[in-house]
Amino acid sequence: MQPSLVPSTNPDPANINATVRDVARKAGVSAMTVSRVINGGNGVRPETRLRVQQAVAELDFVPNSVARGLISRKSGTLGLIVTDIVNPFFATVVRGCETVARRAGYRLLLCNSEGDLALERQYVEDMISHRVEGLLIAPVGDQSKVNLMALARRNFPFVLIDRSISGLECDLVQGDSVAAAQQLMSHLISVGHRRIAVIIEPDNVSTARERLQGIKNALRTAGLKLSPSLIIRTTADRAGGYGAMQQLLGLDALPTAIFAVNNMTALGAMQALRERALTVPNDVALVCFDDVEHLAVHSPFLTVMDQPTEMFGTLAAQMVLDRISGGGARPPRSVILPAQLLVRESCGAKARDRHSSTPAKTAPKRRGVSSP
Amino acid sequence: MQPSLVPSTNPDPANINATVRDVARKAGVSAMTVSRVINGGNGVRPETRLRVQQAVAELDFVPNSVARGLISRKSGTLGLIVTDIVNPFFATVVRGCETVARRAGYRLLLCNSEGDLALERQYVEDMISHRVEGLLIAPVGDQSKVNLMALARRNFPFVLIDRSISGLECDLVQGDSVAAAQQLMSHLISVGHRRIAVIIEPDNVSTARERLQGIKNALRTAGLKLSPSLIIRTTADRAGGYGAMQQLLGLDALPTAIFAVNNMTALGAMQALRERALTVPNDVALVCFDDVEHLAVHSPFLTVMDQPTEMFGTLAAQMVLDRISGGGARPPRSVILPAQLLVRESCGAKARDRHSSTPAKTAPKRRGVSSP
DNA sequence: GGCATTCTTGTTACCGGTAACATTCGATGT
DNA sequence: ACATCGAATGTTACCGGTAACAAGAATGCC
Repeated sequence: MQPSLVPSTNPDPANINATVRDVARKAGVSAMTVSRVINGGNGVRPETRLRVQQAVAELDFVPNSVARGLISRKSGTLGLIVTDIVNPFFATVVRGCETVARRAGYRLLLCNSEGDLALERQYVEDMISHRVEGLLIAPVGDQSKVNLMALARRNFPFVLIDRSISGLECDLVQGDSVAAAQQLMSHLISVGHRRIAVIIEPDNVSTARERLQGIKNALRTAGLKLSPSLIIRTTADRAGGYGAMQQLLGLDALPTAIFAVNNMTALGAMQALRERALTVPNDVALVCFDDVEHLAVHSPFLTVMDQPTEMFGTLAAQMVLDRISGGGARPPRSVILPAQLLVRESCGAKARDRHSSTPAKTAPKRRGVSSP
Repeated sequence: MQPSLVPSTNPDPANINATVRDVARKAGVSAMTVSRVINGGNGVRPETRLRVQQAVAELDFVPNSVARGLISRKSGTLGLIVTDIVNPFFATVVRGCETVARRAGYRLLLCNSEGDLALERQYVEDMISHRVEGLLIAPVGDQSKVNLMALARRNFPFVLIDRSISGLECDLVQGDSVAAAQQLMSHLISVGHRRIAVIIEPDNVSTARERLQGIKNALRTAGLKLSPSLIIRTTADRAGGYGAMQQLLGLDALPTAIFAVNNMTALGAMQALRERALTVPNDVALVCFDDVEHLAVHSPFLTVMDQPTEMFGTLAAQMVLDRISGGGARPPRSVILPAQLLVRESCGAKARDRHSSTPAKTAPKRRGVSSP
């Protein structure tokens, strides 16, 4: 590269971001006046303002919001940690958070913890270090408590999404897992199933605990009991569902129905069944939590408990914004969202599908919101 | 609240983040020494280091990386703008970006432009203002050019994902749309289709232009021509596919096959067909770009051109990191990724499904990478 | 005209780190 | 005994904005 003959502190002006002082020099005013202009220009003579604006335009000046944040002690950023962005459930939660955050003038820092505790911890620390103003977390499980204690200790605004954490009182948006699981299980029983297997996470995940509770409630009501050999503990992803189903296929007698803890485990289970050339619901019934919207369109097939997924995100974001502006002293709030039973074909009942016929992106489903 | 009797600058110590100076005071050293300790502690007497570390622990001190960034002029952040995070294609891209960014020590700022140009512009400006070090963008279309000129002008490191922009030379990761569309269309022709409709975006979207080119190539090779009435222009989402299909259903004669520009339009089209009680592929064949992984497990059904989605994200992130470290002077690079034809049932051909039978999350598919 | 008032603009200091340089102190060499 | 050196630590200034206050100019009022 040809070095320029005149000494210059700035060999490539377009590459370097101009500062208020650069603009000030060009406009022949002080940095403070520039600051005033870019913040509305109150108390600046119109003529001066014009000169500054011209300098801003010429230098392509964009104020550094990081520097602003240092003074105001506001980063204008929220952190969001999910366990799997590719899971449509979380992708939808993310969209909900993003929408609300943006509307409130906040950016969203996204982390994908992949269900890894160490990664989660690292992300939490990084978020603190980056001074996000609030944190939205779909935690890995009860073990996440140690990761979050740092937040609780410093009174840091954060909201849990989907899963609560045993022994940690904090803001929370979750589904009504007990009631929903009970309803879904009751449905299986009502269409005649008696030998029902459950694919579910270990008990250190709150949704697993609660759904299992709901399942047991339904069984007890029907005078049935859950055989321990029919509870398969696994991770709530496709591989987990696949492995669990293989385990079930090794049993002497196949259960007549499978209750999968979420959409991904159901897909994994289905995959295992397909490989054995078994079909749902002819050979075995299959139900789960969480609708996979795209899948439902393709072929309204899986009977599911559909949760108001996007609302998990929007409400959580609103709660954390509330907490940020309202000071951290108020008691924790938790929002419990109801789920909706969508009876389709996979349960072996006659399909009474009532899916909406409009393809609207955000087809509103009528639901209530309870806030105890 | 009870005001404390002793004057204090800090009524709730746990709530306020400690600074190096707070730590310094507590440890009886200077701020600089604290800085040295938290950066490895070279040149600090072990005894002093211990005192500082103790003060750090007692105050729960976490260094402010925003302040650090102000000095180093490095925010440690990449921006990512996608048009729809809920689309599994983009969700997967996001995961790819996130993984690479994190490994390189970068955070990811996520924006969901929803295909809205004005929103996109706002996001780009916000990213500049926030001083992200690089930007990854799946642009809305050619009209995004005005939004991105600000970046190009300042030599800002950015990479386009999936779509190029007419008249803008820059780093780019995209699929080989021409060849892929040609192959997919040829397949439809080879299984006997002659009257084939195309659901596609307007020509201001590069992938639409290129795929249409591929489609025409295939038709020309077969001695066929595309009737203008069979090209439906629409947005590349489910609503678009739904509307387009309804339009096609209004034609005197239904085409024998539909070529949908992506997974979401295909789903919308399928939905419209279902409502008329038409089935795929019996009444009409349907193929598209982009596999919906979850859907493929459920029922390997749609014949698709499967793109190496996650690689779009990982490569783009690597390119932007490269650009950041390598200085902005080098010429633009573009990476063109090949797609893979997955013949399943929706095209009306006999299914020769070769989908992997392992449920591994990241089942590696063998592919090549070309970089012209 | 003299002084209060308002309007416009500038100065200084600071947000929370850290680079660059300065200082202190003990050890070493001759 | 004194210069030299190195290790440990401190001081100052700065990153890019802006709050708080100061200062100068223009206007109003009696």
